[in-house]
Amino acid sequence: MFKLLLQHIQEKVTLTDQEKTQLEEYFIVKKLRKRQYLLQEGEVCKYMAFISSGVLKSYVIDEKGVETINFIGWEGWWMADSYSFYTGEKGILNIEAVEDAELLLLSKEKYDLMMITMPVMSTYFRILYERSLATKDRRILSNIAFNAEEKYTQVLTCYPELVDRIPQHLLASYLGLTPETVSRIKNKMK
Amino acid sequence: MFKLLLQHIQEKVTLTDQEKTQLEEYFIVKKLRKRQYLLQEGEVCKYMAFISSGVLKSYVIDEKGVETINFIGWEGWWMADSYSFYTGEKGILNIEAVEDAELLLLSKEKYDLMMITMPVMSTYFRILYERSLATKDRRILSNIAFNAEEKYTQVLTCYPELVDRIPQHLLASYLGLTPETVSRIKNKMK
DNA sequence: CGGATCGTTGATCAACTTCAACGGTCGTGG
DNA sequence: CCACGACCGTTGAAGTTGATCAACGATCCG
Repeated sequence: MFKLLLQHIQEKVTLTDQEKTQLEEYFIVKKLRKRQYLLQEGEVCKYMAFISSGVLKSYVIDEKGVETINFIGWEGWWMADSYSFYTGEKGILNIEAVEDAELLLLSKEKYDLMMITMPVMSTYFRILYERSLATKDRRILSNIAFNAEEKYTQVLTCYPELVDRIPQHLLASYLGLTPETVSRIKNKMK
Repeated sequence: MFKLLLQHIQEKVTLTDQEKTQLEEYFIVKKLRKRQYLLQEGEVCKYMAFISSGVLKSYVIDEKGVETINFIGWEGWWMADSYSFYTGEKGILNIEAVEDAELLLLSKEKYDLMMITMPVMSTYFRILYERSLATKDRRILSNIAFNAEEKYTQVLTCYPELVDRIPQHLLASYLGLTPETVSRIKNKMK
C-alpha cells in the first residue's frame, strides 16, 4: 500500500525507518471506483491524493457542459485542486476516477502538521513542487506557442504512456483540442 | 535593497533578526538595463532572480523568429528558467529586462546551500511554490478552455496592473494571441 | 529630423471547431 | 446469453475564430 509512496519519496529525500513508520499515520487509504468523484466543483479540496493505482482526471465543466481536462494522473502522481487545497477556498475542479483507483489521502490538517513535525517531508514537497513547476511551465508554453500537431507530438514524446492509459478524447481535451482534430492528426502522421 | 525581499518572505514565514542578516549573504545584487539579457536560450540557468524593481520577461523564440512570452514579472516576483535551474540542464528560455531593473540573484549553489542551512527558507520556497502551482494551473485552464476574449478578461481581473506595466503586444503574446487580436478585443469591449 | 517601436484597422486566409452520420466495442440488464 | 444502449473513434462538409499580411498614424528618442 505504502510501497510506491515510500519509493517515490526516497527518490527525492532520505527517510529513516522511524520516519517511514511515522509517515503512515498521516494517510487515509481510499478506494475509488471508475467514474466515482474524489472532489466536486464548489467543494473545498480537503485532501491531496497520492495515487497508488488507477487513473484520475481533474477537469472543469463550462456552461455548455463541455469538459476540459486540467490534469491526468496515475500510479505515482499526486492529485488535488491545488488552489483550493492551499488557500482553503472553494475550488473549481472536479476530480474523478477514470479507472478503479487506490489512493492515499493526506488531509490539509495532516499536511500542515506534517510540514511542522517532519521537516524532511517539507523538503520532499519543495522538491516535488520544483519539478512540477518546471513541467507546468513547459505545458503553458506548448499551449500558447504550438499548433495542434506540435502539441500532440510533444505530449507523445513527454508522456508516451499517456496514449495507452487514457481514452483519446481525454487526451484531446488535455491538449485543448477536439477529439476529431486528434483523430485527424493521428491519421496524418501515420 | 533587501527590504522588499524580506517583506515578501515574512508574508509567508517568520524570520529571526539573525536569519535576516544571514540571508543577505546569499544574494548578489545585479542591475539590468532595458533590453539587457539575464539569460539566453541554450544556457544553463544558474540563478533565481528576485526582482527588486523593474520588469522582466521570459520567452522563447521559434524558428520563424516569433517571440512567445512565458512569464512577465516585476517588483516582488521571482524569475528563472525553472526547468533549467532545478535540473542543471540547458534551458530554452530567454530572460530579458523590459525596463531597467534591479535584481537579487540567488545562485543554484547558494540555493542548495540555503535549503540545508536555513530550513525556514526551504519552508518559504515550499509555500511560494504552492501558490505558484495553483496560479499556473489556472493559467493552463484558461489557455485550453477559454477563447481570446475570455483570456483577455481573465487576465484583466487577475492582474489589472499588467495592462499598465507592459506594452500591449507583450500581453498579447503572454495570452497566446496576436497584437491585432488584443487590439480588436479591447475596442469591442469598450 | 529620421528611425524604431507600438497600436490600429481592413481584407484575406487557414486552422481548428462544429455538426452530423456511421461503425465498432463494451458492459449491463432483461 | 444475447440485445440494446452507451461510449468512443472516425470521416466528411460547413462554419468560425483568430492569424496573417499590409498599410498607416502616433509616439518616443537619439
